[in-house]
Amino acid sequence: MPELPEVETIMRALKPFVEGRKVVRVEARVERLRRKLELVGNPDLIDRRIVSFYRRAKYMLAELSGCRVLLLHLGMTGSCRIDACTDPLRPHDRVVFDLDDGRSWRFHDPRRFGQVEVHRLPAPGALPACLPPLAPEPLSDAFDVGWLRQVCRGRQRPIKNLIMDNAMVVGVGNIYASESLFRAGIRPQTAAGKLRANRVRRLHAAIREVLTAAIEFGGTTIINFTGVDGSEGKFRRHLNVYDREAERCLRCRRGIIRRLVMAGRSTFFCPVCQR
DNA sequence: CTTGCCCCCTGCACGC
DNA sequence: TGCGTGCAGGGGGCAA
Repeated sequence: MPELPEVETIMRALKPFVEGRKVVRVEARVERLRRKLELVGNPDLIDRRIVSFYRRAKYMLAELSGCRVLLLHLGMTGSCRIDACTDPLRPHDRVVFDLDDGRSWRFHDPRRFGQVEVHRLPAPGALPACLPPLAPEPLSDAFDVGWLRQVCRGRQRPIKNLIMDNAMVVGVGNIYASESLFRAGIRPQTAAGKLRANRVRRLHAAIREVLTAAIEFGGTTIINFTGVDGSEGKFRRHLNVYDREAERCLRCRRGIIRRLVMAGRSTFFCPVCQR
């Protein structure tokens, strides 16, 4: 569900509501999401000021006073909403954070693949040590063509699987992987190490362009992604190949979009203009 | 080290 | 209407 643009959209919408606030009460409505929830009565969370709220890869991080951090991952079906503490909960609201201004931040996640955890930080402004190895942010200067060339070099795996690997490229999930490769004119099955420098350059540009455009439109709505106020992302109609199996290619007007399964995930491409 | 496979969980669309 | 099947935006653990 949420790839980088969706997480960025949700993070930006939440930020003004949570920065500077304290969580005065937390309620876990299920025992576990992807992992066991250890939030209720946790002194690392309650009554600490949220000093900053930001995104890293597909994680949202609320840094708390005293070198603590609240880490959230939306998994496949996670979303957040700001209500009043007195508003009724909805089905699948899994975690409730009541804030010190009477608002209530609710983590909603039907499939429970999400993550909500509190950790200590080695230093103010640092990232928690529990995060897996993560590539540079794809919209930062650190994610340059040289990085992408280096992670492709010598690797046999299909380029689509590689750009969905968070140690190689972060933020690109199943939708934007297909979209980026379409934009770059590259077949998803191509071995990463076989891409010539020029095609790596095109892919690098395509990833940034696709993610940037999707952020501008507030993310993609496929099934149940909604922003913090319940509105829907507007990027879906801008998708060129994802979920368009058997349709005519919008670019070349000759190919018929094909679907195949790679690493267990649906993959879409135009057999004419992706080589 | 690298890579693919399977699983975690719930809801929905589809075909019979 | 009711049921079975397959599929869904992520990622971690494990085995080859």
